[in-house]
Amino acid sequence: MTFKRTNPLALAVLALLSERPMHPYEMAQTMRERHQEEVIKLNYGSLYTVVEQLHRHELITAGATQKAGNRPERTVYAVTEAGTAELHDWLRELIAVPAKEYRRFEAGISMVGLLPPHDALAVVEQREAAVGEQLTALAVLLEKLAGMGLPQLAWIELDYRMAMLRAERAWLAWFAAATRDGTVGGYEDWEDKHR
Amino acid sequence: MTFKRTNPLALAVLALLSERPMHPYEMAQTMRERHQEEVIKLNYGSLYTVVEQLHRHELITAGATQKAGNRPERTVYAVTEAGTAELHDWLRELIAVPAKEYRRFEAGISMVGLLPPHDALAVVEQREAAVGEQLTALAVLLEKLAGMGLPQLAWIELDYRMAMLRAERAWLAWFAAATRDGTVGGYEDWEDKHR
DNA sequence: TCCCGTATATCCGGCGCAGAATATACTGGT
DNA sequence: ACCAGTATATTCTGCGCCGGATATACGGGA
Repeated sequence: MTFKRTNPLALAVLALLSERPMHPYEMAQTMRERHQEEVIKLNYGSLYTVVEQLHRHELITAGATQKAGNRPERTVYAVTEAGTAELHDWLRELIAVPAKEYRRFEAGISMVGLLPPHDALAVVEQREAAVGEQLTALAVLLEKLAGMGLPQLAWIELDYRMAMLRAERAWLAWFAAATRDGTVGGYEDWEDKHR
Repeated sequence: MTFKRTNPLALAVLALLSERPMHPYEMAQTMRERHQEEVIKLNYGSLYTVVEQLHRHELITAGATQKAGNRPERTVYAVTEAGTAELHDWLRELIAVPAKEYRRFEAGISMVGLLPPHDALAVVEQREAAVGEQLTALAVLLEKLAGMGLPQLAWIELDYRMAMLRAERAWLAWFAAATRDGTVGGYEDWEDKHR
């Protein structure tokens, strides 16, 4: 069986190991330091499973377990050639091919007609505010990173996220306005149904 | 234990049953007809598990199993009052609170520096094209739905998705341009590393 | 020196989900 | 009348993931 590209955590592992050999716990530390867990869900349980998977498929090799100091034993892994190839190919796929992702907000908004217009407006406005806060937080972070002399390429995903959040906020603002003054298509029926 | 709002399929079930009682297979049919599976992942295995869960939590009740014609037995479910309350509350939460979602593209683009600039540009352009196609497909669909006399509120989630796709395309175009003429911050190091 | 909280490092049990397989009944063509 | 293919309905089983449990070492205060 060929390796299944399900958990992106495996991608992170390959990327980290292509810098230098590490043991799982160290990977987790490094991911935390670099704020990678912003983008890829980190979870110790999953980490060890994923490492084992990669090992089974010989995308990484396990070095001897060492005991440094007197801490628990730890296994140091290194990436293989096949592993690097997998990393690059997976990356290309992730970027080139838009994957179908089921976003929770889409599910919610698709049923917004089930809520009375007044309630709907309230929750949409709440989200608008929340998204606004995320945007200012992101702006602060970007400021800081740029100030530290990090190149744009190092935080390009935040740039992307910022663009998406801006678009979402704009859409929410439009929808809120259209709900407030009843110009959203189908408003009459909506009002009538909830009376 | 209180009901866990994990699988959005449960949301769809509650919404469908708040129209009229149904058996699981019928729910699936209806979801298909209404193109709800565009927004909420439908899968027979999950459907039956989710229905059972809702039943355990008494958010829906099971009617007697009937045999229509001579087809397999089927159990018809109906929503309870607690179920309707759950539906509305869940909906409000989904809309009001932006959930942390780990998008695959963000994971990919965050590591784009691992690919040589030339490859990176190629895959970004591929995605740009793909997103463009999704946009035209969506535009056609919206045209059709509006032509059928359906109110905007009935396909509001597509409107949202369209806005997001436009923003993504714009960002991709920017990034592709910045990569082509080397104006993305950190381009020199990027070039140097891959030689 | 004793104790407690935190850091290091891994393992494990349970559960939800997905992709089947299963079983029967219609429908249309020859 | 027969067969293949599709529609109707549900069940089953494995596997990945997650949260919490486990075990040990280190550091600092009283």
